[in-house]
Amino acid sequence: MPDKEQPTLLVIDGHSLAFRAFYALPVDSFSTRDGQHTNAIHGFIAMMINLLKAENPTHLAVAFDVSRSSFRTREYPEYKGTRGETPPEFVGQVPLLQEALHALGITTIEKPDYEADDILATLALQGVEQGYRVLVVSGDRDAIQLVNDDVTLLYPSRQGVSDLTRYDVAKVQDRYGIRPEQYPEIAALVGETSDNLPGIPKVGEKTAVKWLNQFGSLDAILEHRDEIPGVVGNNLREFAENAIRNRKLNRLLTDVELPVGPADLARQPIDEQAMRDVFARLEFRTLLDRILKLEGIGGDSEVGQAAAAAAAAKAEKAPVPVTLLDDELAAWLARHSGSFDASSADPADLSGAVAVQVETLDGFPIAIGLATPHETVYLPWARDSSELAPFEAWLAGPSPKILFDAKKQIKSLRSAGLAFDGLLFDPVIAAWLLKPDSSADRSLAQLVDRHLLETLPTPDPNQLVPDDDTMVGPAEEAWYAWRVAQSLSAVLDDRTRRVLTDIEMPTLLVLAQIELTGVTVSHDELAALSAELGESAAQIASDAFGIIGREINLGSPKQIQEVLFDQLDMPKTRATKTGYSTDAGALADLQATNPHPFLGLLLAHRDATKLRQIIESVDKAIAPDNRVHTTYVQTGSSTGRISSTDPNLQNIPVRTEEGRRIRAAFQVGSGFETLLTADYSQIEMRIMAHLSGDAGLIDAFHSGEDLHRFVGARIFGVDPSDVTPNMRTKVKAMSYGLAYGLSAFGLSKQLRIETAEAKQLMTDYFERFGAVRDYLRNVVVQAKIDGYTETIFGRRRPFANLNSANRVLRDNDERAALNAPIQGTAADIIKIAMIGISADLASAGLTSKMLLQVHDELVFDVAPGEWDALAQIVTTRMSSAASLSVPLEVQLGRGQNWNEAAH
DNA sequence: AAAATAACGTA
DNA sequence: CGTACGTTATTTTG
Repeated sequence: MPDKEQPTLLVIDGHSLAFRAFYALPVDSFSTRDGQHTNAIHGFIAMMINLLKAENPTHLAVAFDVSRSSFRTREYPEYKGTRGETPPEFVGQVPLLQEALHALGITTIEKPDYEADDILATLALQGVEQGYRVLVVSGDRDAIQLVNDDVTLLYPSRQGVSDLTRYDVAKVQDRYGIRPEQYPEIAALVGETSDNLPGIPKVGEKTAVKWLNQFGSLDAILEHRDEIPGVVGNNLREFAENAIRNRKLNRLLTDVELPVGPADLARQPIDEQAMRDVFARLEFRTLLDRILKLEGIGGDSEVGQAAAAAAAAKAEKAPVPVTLLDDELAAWLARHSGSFDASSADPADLSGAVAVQVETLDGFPIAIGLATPHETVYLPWARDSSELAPFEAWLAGPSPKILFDAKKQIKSLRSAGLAFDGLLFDPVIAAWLLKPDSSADRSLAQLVDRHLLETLPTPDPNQLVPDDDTMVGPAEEAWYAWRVAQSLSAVLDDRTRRVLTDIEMPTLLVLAQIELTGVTVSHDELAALSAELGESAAQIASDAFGIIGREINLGSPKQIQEVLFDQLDMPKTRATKTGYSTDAGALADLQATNPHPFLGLLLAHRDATKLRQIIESVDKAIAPDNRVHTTYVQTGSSTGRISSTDPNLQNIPVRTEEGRRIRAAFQVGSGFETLLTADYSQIEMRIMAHLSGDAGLIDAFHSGEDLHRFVGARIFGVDPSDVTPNMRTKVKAMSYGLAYGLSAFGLSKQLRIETAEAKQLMTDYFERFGAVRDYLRNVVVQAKIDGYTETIFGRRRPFANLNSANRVLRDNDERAALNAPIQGTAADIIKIAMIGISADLASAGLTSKMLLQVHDELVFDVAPGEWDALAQIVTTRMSSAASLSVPLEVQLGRGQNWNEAAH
C-alpha cells in the first residue's frame, strides 16, 4: 500500500526533456497553422501527463536553464563548447512550454548562472530532508549522483521521451557497478564528449569502475596513480588534471538559493481557462482531452470522485496475511471450506468460498494468496515442497473457489503439475456478462474502483523491492477479488447467474485445457509456402511497377490512391475519412468499369502479402513442442463468442487454394492418429428458424433438401431442382444477410444487382418467410423496451442507443440487437457442447484432445483407436447441446491435417 | 511514441 | 448503407 503520509516531490529538467521530445517527434508533423513548431511542447506535455498519472506526485516543479552560460562556463569556457547551434525549430518552443506549464498550475524555476540540474539537486536534497520521496526526471547522466534511498532518477530511453528508465540505488549498481554518488567520479575519469570535457585517454567505463572498486574513490586513485601500470597508467598521470577539472564541473550544487522550497511546490489546481487558451493556441486537442480526463473535469466525474473519495475514506484495509504451512494450513483450509450449497443457500452469497490468487512468473506460480472477507494467507510456492500438501489437496477438491482471471491462474497451476477443481466465480467473467463490451477494462483495480468504490492500493513504483507493508501481494489481491466477486454476485440477475455458473465457468476450464494442449503446426510447410508467396509477391510487384512506370509502396493506400486517381485518372470510389477507398470491393468495381491490369496485380499482391502475414504470425508462435498455444479471450466479444489471440487461430484462411495450404500446415499431433473436425451446419439459420418459429424455414431444415435450394424454390416459385446457381447465390446472400440487419442497398451492392431488384428479392423472401421478419422486428422492439437482448440460455446484451435520436447510433444498435440473440445463442450452444464433450472425454478415459474452437467448428487430435468413440461423443454432444424445433446437424471430417479434415 | 486508419483474414 | 472478432502496415497526431 502506498504510504499516504509521505508526499512525493517530482522535479523535471525542462530543457533536457524538451530537447529529447524535440528529437523524438517529427518536427514537421507538429506545428500550428501559423507556423509555430510544437513538437517539443507536445512531447513534453504528453510525457508529463503520463508521469502525473503513473507517479501521482503531490509536489511538482520544472527547472530550466536560463542560458548556456553558467558558473561552469566561466570557470572553463570550453564547457559544452562542442554543442552546435540550437535548432531554430526548437527556439521559441521553450517560452510556450513554460506558459503551458503555468496554465497547468506547475511551477517553473530558473536561476541565472546555474544549470537546471543544480536546481534539481538542491530541491532533491531539501525534499529528502523534509521527508519527501523525490523523483528526478532528467536526460543528463550527471543526475545519477542524486540517486539515494529517497531519490529516484527517471531517465529517458534513447528512442523517446515517454519511456523512462527508473534508476534507484539497486538499478544504478546493477547498471554501472558502483554506488550512485560515485558516478561523477567515473564520469570524470571517462570524460563527457557532449559537454566537451575530455577525460583520461583510453579509460572507459570498465576501467574507471575497476579502479574505483580497487581504490575506493577518485582521490584515492589519483594518490595511487604511480602504481597503475601500462599506457592507461601513463595517461592517468599525464591527464590527471582533466579528471580533477571534470569532477569539479560535474558536481551538482545542492545549495543554490531558490525562491521556493519543496513545500511551495504542492500541485495546484489547473487554471482551466488559461489552459484551454494556451492549448487552443498550440492546437493541441487530444492532449487537452487527456488533461481534462486526468483532472477529472467535465462529465459526471466530480460526483464519481466525491463518491470514491467518501468510500475510500471508510474503506477497510486488507487483513495482514499470515504464512501457514503443513498442519496449520490444513486446519485453516478445513475451517474455511464450508461446503457451498447453491441449491439451498442464497446463490448470491459467496460465503464459504475462498479466493485464490496465484502470482505467476513466465506462466509458472511463484506465490499464492488465499482470502476470505476477514483473513488472508500467503503461501510461498516452492516446487517439491511438502509443506503445501494440504493446499494441493484442497485445490484439487471441490471446495468453492473464487479466482480473478481464473484461466491464466489455472493454467499456471496445471503447468506446475497441480490439479484444480471447484471454480465457483471469476469476477472478470461476471463483470463481462453484466457489461459485455469486448474492449472494457476489467483489471482488478478497475473492478475495485467500479464495484467497491474503493481504490486498489498500488505498490510504490519508486521502490524496486517494495516494503512488505506497502506491497499488494497475492493475498491482498485475493482479498479484493473476494469482495469484488461478492459485490458482483449481488447484482447478477438469475438468468445471468445461470449463464455464469452453467456455461462460462465450465467453459473456462475447457479453454484452459485447450490452450495448454495447443495444436501441431509444421514450420517447414509454413516456411516453404511463405517463401513461395514471397517470390510471387515480388514478381507481382515488379510487374505492377512496370505497368505504372514507377516503384511505389503497394501497402500504402495513400500511394495507391495517387496511382489510381491521379496517374490513371480512374473514377473516385467510396470516400473514406482520409480519401478514397482502395479496398478489394472498390478495386473490383473499378475493374468492372475501368479495366486495368494494375488492379488485378494489386489485388494479387494484397492476397499474397496478407497470407504471408498470417503465416508469419502463426509461425512465430510455434512453441518448442511444435504446437501453437493460442489464447482464447473468453470476454473477447459482446455477443458471447470467444476470440483468439497470440496468434488468432480463428481467422486461418480457407476460401482460396493458397489459403488452404496454410490450413494444411495444421497437422495431427505426434502420437495421435488423425485430426477430427466437427462443425455445425448453418447453425445461425437454424437458430433463426427456431426463434422465429417460421413454418417454412422449419420445414426447410426437416426436408433434408439443401437450404438455399429449398428457400430459392419457395421464393422463385420453381421446383427445387430448377433453382439455378444464380438464384441460389442470391437467396444465400439474403439468408446470411438477414441476421445482420442487411438492407436492400447492402444486398444490391453485394450481389451487384439493382437496388430495386434487391428490394423485390427481400419482399419475396419475407412474403414466404414472414415469421422471420416478424421475429427480427420484434427483437428490436423488445430490446427497446428492455434495454437488452437475450439468448435462449439467458445471456444478455445491453444496448444504450436503441432510442437515441442519433440515427447512425440507433441504426447501429438496432442491427447489433437483431444479431445478438442469434450469434449469442450459437455461442452458447457450442460452449455447452464443448463442456459436454470435455466431460465425456474424461469419464470415458479417452486421451484424444480438443484443440481448436472456431465459432461453429471444433478440431480434435484423435488418439489411436479412439475415432469411433470420439466421433460418437462429439456428434451426440454437439447435436444435443440445445433442443430446437429444428435438428442441429453436425458434420464430421477426418484427415492428417486441418485442410484434409475439412469434408 | 501513441493513436487512428485502412485493409483483410475468419465465422 | 450487415454482425462478431484480431493482426498488420501505414499514416496521423497538431
